Amino acid sequence: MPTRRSRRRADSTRDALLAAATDEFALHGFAGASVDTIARRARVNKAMIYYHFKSKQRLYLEILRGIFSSIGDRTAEVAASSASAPEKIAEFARTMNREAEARPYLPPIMMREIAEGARRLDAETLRLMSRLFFNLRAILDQGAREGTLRRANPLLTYLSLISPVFFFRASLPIRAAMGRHNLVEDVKTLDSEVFLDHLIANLQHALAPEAPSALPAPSVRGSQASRKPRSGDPA
Amino acid sequence: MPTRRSRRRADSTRDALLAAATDEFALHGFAGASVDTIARRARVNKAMIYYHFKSKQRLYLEILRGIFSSIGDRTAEVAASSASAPEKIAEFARTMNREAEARPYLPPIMMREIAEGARRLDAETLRLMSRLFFNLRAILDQGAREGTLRRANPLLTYLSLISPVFFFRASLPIRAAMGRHNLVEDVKTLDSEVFLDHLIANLQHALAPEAPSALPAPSVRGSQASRKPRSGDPA
DNA sequence: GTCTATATCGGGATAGAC
DNA sequence: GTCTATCCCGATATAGAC
Repeated sequence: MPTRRSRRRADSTRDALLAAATDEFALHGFAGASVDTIARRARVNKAMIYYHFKSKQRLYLEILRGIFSSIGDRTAEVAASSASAPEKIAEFARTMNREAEARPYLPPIMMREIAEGARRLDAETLRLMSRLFFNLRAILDQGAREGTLRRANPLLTYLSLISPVFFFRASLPIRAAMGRHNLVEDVKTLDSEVFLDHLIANLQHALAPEAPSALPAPSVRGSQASRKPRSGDPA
Repeated sequence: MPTRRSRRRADSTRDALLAAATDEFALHGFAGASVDTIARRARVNKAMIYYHFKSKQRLYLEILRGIFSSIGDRTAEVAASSASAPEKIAEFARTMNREAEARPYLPPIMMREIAEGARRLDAETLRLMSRLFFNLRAILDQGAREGTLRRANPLLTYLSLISPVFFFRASLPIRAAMGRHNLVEDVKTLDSEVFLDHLIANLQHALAPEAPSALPAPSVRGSQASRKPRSGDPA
């Protein structure tokens, strides 16, 4: 058992390593990040990485667990609140957006991890990630019970919610680069709030209960006859 | 100038390298892919990579250019067709989905490149990528002129369209992994067609002109099977 | 817990024969 | 155009003194 003083020292270098590693992994991905650079950024000796985390891989997993554990908690709070289901949907989206905004490293890490196809995730980390989905599904279930939300495929809804949020944020640098090359002139015209508002509006509409009369019944048409319900229905 | 025979040989190894490299880059990312492995997969000597492409980096850019040049062309065809703007929106989404489906390497590469923030893209590649956006914007402009689409932020619309498509496909492996761990039981319940139909419906609704009454009703042209009308549609 | 020094390996890349 | 052999560096990781 470490002494109080040494434990504190350890914690601080450990934390410094975690912070530096998070940034490096977000910047270059797991393979692209180097432990030398991480140690240098943390102003800590490289050997400390192996003392505290055993390997680059475990360091990475530790970071992922921390991230998704935290986001899982916040979205669980949203799901457990006393709000109505539609309001929770909006709050879920706002929470994701807030997390992504407060943690610039999150969107790129998320994008890369999805691209990686979970190849280096362990069961525990996967479980933590899946909590996000379950929290949203709980909201959808509540909405179905209350009659405040139409029954929709949870996975479809989940993807419709989180993909724009992460994509919007993660693509900021590439859009900025296009701006610098005079390709996309209006990079700045879209701010986070506008984006989020539209996203929420779209979601809430898509999930609005099938009001028999009220809706102006948007656009798309075709022969209703051939329509058979499918697993993914509405969304 | 190479002889006919040698040129053919060269092309075939060149193509083999491109194909192998594409898969490797999609699988492991730029940093994670190894030129040794690429050469082995292509059943070609490693030195050929440097003979044909000068460097790993240039090989990668060559691949990206090919991909986005092609997709840029296809979306340009959509934009230039004689259809109505709302139809073109749907066709744009279907085209993206089709490309992503026909090229499994595309979604992960796209995800990673966005995460990378364009740090290793050159101007030409960025230009090719930006064509996608311009093609969609042209459709929105047409819709505004025709009065068939509400004026919407082009970037917002673009992100709302492509992010779910790429996210949906790229996340297939990670969702499958969650399924294997008994975390998400209904991974298979959401198929590509359902997803795409809902996405299109949501887009068209979000872009429907504010005029409450008589719209030309963006009937989505049906290559019969493709269009499945849905209940309330919106979103 | 922290440091220095080092082992060990694989990476991208090149020279030069054919 | 293709192959062999090799350079050289940076990577992760460890041993062992303090």
